[in-house]
Amino acid sequence: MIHIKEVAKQTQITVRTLRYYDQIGLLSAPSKTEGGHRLYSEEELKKLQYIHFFKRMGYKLQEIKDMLSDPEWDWSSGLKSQLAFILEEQRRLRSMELSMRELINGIAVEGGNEPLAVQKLIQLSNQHKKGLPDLKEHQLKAKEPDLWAKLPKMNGEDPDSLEWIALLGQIKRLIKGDPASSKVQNIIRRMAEKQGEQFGDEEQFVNELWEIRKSPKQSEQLGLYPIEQEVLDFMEQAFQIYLSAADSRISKEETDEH
Amino acid sequence: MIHIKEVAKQTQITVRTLRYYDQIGLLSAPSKTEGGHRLYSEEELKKLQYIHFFKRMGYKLQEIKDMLSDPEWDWSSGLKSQLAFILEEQRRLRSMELSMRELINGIAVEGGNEPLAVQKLIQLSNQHKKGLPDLKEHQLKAKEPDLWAKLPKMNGEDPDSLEWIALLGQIKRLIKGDPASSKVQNIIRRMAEKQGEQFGDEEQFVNELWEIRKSPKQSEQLGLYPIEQEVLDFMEQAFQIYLSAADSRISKEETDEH
DNA sequence: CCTTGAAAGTGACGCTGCGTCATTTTGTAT
DNA sequence: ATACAAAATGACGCAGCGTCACTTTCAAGG
Repeated sequence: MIHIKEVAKQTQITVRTLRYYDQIGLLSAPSKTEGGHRLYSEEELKKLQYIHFFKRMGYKLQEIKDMLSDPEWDWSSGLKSQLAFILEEQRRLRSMELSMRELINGIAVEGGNEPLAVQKLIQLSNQHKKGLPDLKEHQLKAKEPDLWAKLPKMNGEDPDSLEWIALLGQIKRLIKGDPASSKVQNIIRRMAEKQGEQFGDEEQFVNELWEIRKSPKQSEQLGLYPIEQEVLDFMEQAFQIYLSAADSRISKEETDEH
Repeated sequence: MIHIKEVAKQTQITVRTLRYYDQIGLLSAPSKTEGGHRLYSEEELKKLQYIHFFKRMGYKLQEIKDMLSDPEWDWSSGLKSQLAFILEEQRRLRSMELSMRELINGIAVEGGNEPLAVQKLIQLSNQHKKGLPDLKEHQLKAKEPDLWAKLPKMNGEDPDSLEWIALLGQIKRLIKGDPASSKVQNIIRRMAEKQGEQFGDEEQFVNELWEIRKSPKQSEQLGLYPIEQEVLDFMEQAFQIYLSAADSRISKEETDEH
């Protein structure tokens, strides 16, 4: 017969908890001293291990009490349903994680305008819930699923997505300035490089995507992170400048070669 | 100005919850009718979206209240620590999942003797916690880490592990019978086949593993699922019979060829 | 203007699993 | 016998509402 503090030491369960288990009839002390001090036996230690194990598995004390007292308890279905519950919780946490990453990246894009980032995210998730039945299977998504999957994701943690996010964030900071400035042009060049690396010769796809981008409604319905119209215009402007500059470099090189 | 029920409808948040948020000062109604009925504006709807979003992210109401009221709130570290918390929770659930699978498979092996399966699992996890510093890096584990990783796992869900578990469970049911019986021999043959498929010519490894298996202490220290001595003996016996039967088949075939 | 039924209000208890006082008894060593 | 550790009981607290129970207010119809 061991007293309560010994049990606590051996099982790492607090004295308070042991008394509570006694109180709710989950694990009662088999005997007491004349003065009323609880005395436990090895039997209780084992039972306590059981209880502790199932509690760590996420069972509620009442459930554990039921399964210990009921010799007809259906282990098979009980364990499986608990496993299903655990898997469901994992999915829930996974989606929480993705939303948090999306928010963190969104704040980076918005250059520290947190409320705006939160607002856009909420807007997106509302959109997502609505189901958008007509455009859900957009031709582009259906036609090129593999390319679509390669698009940078706001909830991603891969280096590619992160750089896109960083580039976009920088553009937004420079929007008041000159689209021909070297800072802007360097960013645009980097974007063009990445686009080339990731989508290569799929120009058709990239063009269509850009068209969608320029329509806020379509972008939203397809779950693309919302970008303000002026930012898009600025980027297009800068891109035109970039292209013509590249052209003139080429013709200059051609001239040089002569 | 909208009534509380309208807000509830639009946001999917119950009236009770809205009143509670008002009570704790998280979201108070900006005005009331003469009679004291709450009236909300669009402003509150937005704020409610915020609150709802962060609650889904696992924040406590008090934390949300703090971050909404404090304009100096540190978004960056706040979001990152919450993300870390979410990741930690995912790890916790993952280990819960593995333990549950281990238990479910253990029950299959023990042929429905649930308390025994639970007991063995608890024993294993206790062992695991102790750290077992001397044998933790057993030579076999260190020498052949890739082979070690291919061993069937009690917490696995792959078909190979499941078949090993099933075979072991059947052996345990037949332990009272004759090791030379066809039922037992068929199981042993299947085990030999699988061993051949999975470990091929690594006889050295398999032999060492079997030696460890025959020592309960070593098995336990290496985290192998405990198998009773008599089961091991029975299996060895049956295996010997299987081998000699195979030998005699071969010599018979040789004889036939002459 | 009055009635009526729906909707809104307040207040209080319940749930989970203990942590944390506060106060009283019991056990044990000197 | 005394003193001090350890045990016991009892009660409140927490988080986030759900769920009565009871009262008051709102808006529409007669």
